[in-house]
Amino acid sequence: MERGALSLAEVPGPFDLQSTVESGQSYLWDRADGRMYEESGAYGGDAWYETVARVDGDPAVVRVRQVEDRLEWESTVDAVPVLRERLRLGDDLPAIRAAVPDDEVIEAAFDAYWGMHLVRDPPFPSLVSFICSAQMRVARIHGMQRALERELGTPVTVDGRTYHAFPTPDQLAGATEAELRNLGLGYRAPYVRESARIVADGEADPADAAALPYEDARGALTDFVGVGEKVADCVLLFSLGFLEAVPLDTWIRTTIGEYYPDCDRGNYAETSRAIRAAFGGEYAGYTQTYVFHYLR
DNA sequence: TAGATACCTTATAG
DNA sequence: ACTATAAGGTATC
Repeated sequence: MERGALSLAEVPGPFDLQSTVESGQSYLWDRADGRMYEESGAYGGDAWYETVARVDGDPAVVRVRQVEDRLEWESTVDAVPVLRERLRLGDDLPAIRAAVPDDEVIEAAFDAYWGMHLVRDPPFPSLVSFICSAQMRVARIHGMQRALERELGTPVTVDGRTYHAFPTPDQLAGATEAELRNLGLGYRAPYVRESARIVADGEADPADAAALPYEDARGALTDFVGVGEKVADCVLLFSLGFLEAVPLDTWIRTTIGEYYPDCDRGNYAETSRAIRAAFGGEYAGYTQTYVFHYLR
């Protein structure tokens, strides 16, 4: 594999790989030491994280770890553009923080994980990941994606080790509901299969939502099966670059009830608008992600 | 349109 | 050991 190092001096603000990759935004990275999401003694300061990205349609192994002020990488391709995109290395955290409100909860959340970036996952894997996220814990969502890759994804062998790309829409649509249930997806199995079929047959593509205004984009994504407003917001925020999207999950709803009761408007669309305003408008999704990770 | 209920599976609490 | 509960919700009625 090629090797290289990317200096974090080129990033406008701080960057922390572990909180970026282990904060429940992306389920496409794996930790080489097997200690993903561990509570104690799991400091990932120099742990390797791995994924199989698609570069021009071809699977490419990418490994990365943070050592002091640089990202060391090993890859079958030049990993720099992949890392820049997927880890949103161009985001200016100090500027974003300066642009959002600074109440007590938000301040504490930013302080706790300062350096965490939003991610930009590829749309289809992001869609599948968050369909799987319904009524699931973070570690199990991650495990489901690893199982999907292992059983259905294209294998890539490098240096005697075999990695697996995330399954394509065709590969997922080709699996039976029973197979997907056997991978632990439960009632999400037919949702994943049918949404994959819609993409495989060219009826719709989650990437196309990126061209729409925010609320229209959210509505478009809910046309996929197993995708309601919350899952749609996750894909918009963690894949399609809508930084204003605030997924209203159980944690954020609890936070709203406790700290922002005025924002509870009884329905998703209106509560979403209110909390988006309270969390900083165009960067509200950044605030949400810090608060989610802080309170989780 | 708003509200109630079923839904897979598993880790964790009691 | 064994049961109850809840987990980044959605579809359906």
